[in-house]
Formats: sequence, structure tokens, C-alpha cells
Amino acid sequence: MKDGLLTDRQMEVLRYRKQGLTQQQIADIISTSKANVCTIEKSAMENIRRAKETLEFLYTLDATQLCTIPNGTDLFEVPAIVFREAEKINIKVKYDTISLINRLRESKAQCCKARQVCEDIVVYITDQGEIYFG
Amino acid sequence: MKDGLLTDRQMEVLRYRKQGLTQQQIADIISTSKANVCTIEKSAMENIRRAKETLEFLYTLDATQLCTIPNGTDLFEVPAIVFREAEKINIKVKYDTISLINRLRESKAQCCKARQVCEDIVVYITDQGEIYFG
DNA sequence: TGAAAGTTAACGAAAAGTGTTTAAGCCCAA
DNA sequence: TTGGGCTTAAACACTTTTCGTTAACTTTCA
Repeated sequence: MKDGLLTDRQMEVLRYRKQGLTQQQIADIISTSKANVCTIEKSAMENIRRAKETLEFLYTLDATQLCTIPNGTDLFEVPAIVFREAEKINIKVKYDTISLINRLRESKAQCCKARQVCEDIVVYITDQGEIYFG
Repeated sequence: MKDGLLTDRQMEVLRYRKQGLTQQQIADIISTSKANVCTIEKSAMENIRRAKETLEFLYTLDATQLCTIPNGTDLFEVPAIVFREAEKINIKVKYDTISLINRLRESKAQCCKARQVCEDIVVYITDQGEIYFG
């Protein structure tokens, strides 16, 4: 009813980890196996990932689809594409070239190998020029 | 395995809602009762709230507790308190007076009645001067 | 290489979440 | 007052998640 996604157990493990304890040490403290600590930590991370993805969905709800960056595109060509498409529909993008690349790298790290995009990426834009990658 | 917190059903309803449809209209489209649409929408909102809260927890994991703003404090006194406490521990707050108030209002809207804080609010700070309200 | 740290797989029991229905209720404008 | 839009509660079948165990596997590093 009140709390977030993480269970008490999961928060407990994350806190101890933040303090630098090993899984074995935590296992001793909370009286279980290190394998269990591992799975609890893993599911905590999974929950955090899902929380992020949920909010991303929320953003795309406010946004319209702008274009798709095809697999293999050079990372440094992305801003030009985005700017061109945004201009077509008369929206000014909130970011400059550098920040756009940074935003892409942050939100889609797994899609950026070296200088290339390694997956099709859908670009969303709001009326205010906010950009999301989905 | 892959998706966020929201189920397909929940996303479906949110999308229709964003388009301005009534619960009854959506109920007709997806062939169920309006009461059901209501509960699906409600649980979607609940999931979104939980997603936000989960990420907030993540922030407080990196942060240390700075101080507590007592119930009844004037909203416009909050920044001064935060700046003073941050100075005590030699951390420069990333925000100015106005942005601090805005951040507080955004993250704790339910605690801000008119010009007063209507609940004790714990303030967290990171080494980088990032501020969170918990 | 050896030891400690971490990960994974398979399984079970308990708990929590979801979609539904039905029936009742609230609020507000015509 | 009626009706439309919305909310709520209880109950249900069903699915998913969680925490736990055991045992084997990989990684890291002195």
C-alpha cells in the first residue's frame, strides 16, 4: 500500500552492500546462505530496472514518435537526424549535440558499441522538445 | 523478464485515457466493465507511484541524512535551513533558493499546503550537493 | 593454484499482485 | 431527480514474485 517496489529484505541487502560488505558477510548477519543473498540482490536490481522502465513508459505517453535510428548508425550522426526530424514538425529540441549523445548513451548504454548504434532505437519527442529513446 | 512494472492491460488503459476516452468507452473497447477499467487504471497509477518511490530509495542510498524540516515550517524558510545545514558539513548545495522550493513542491506536493509544510520532511544530500526529500 | 567472492539452476512453500464480476456508492451538471 | 462519470469493496481464480535450500559452477586475485 505504502512502499515502493523493493521488499524489506531487498533494501536491507542493498544497504549492507553499499557499506561494502560481501555477500557472505551479509548472509551471516541476516542468517541465510550467500546464494540467497545473491538472488535477493539480483531481484532488487531487476526491480530497480523495472522501476526505471516504468517511468520511461510514462514519458513516452506524453511524447509522440519522432523517428527511428537504424541499427548501425554512427553515434555522432544521431543528433543531426533528430534535429532534422524535429525541425520538420516545428519543434525545437531542448538539447545540443553533445548533450543528446550523452542522453542516448545514458539511457541506452547497451545499444552503444564504440561509435555505433547496435539496435534500432525509437526516438520520442514532447511538445516542449524533451527527447526520450525507447 | 523484459518489461517494466505495468501490465499490457494497464498500459492499454493509460493510453486510451491519455486520448481522453471515458472509462465506459474504454470498457466497451476492451470488452469489460467500467468498474474493471477503474481498478486497472488505479493499479497502474499505484505502480507508477511505486516506481517513483523505488528510485527515490535508490537516491537516498547514495545520500546522507542532512536534517529534518519540522511540520509547520514556512515553505520559504526551507532553503535557508538546508543551506545552513549543508554548510555545516562543507557541502555546496546544487540548487538556488527558488529551485529548492520547486524541487520540494514537486517531490512532496502532498506535504505542501499553501505556504506551510504539513508533515515532517527528512532532507538527504549527496557529496555532490544533490538534494532529496524523503 | 587455492581461497574467497560471486553466480546459476532447480525446486518448494508462502505471499503478493492481477483481472474479473457484482453490487453499491459518490459527485456533479442538466 | 436522473444519468453519466468515477470510485470502492468483497470475493474468486490465476499468475508471478519472493525467500529459502542445496549443490555445482565461474571469477577474481594474492
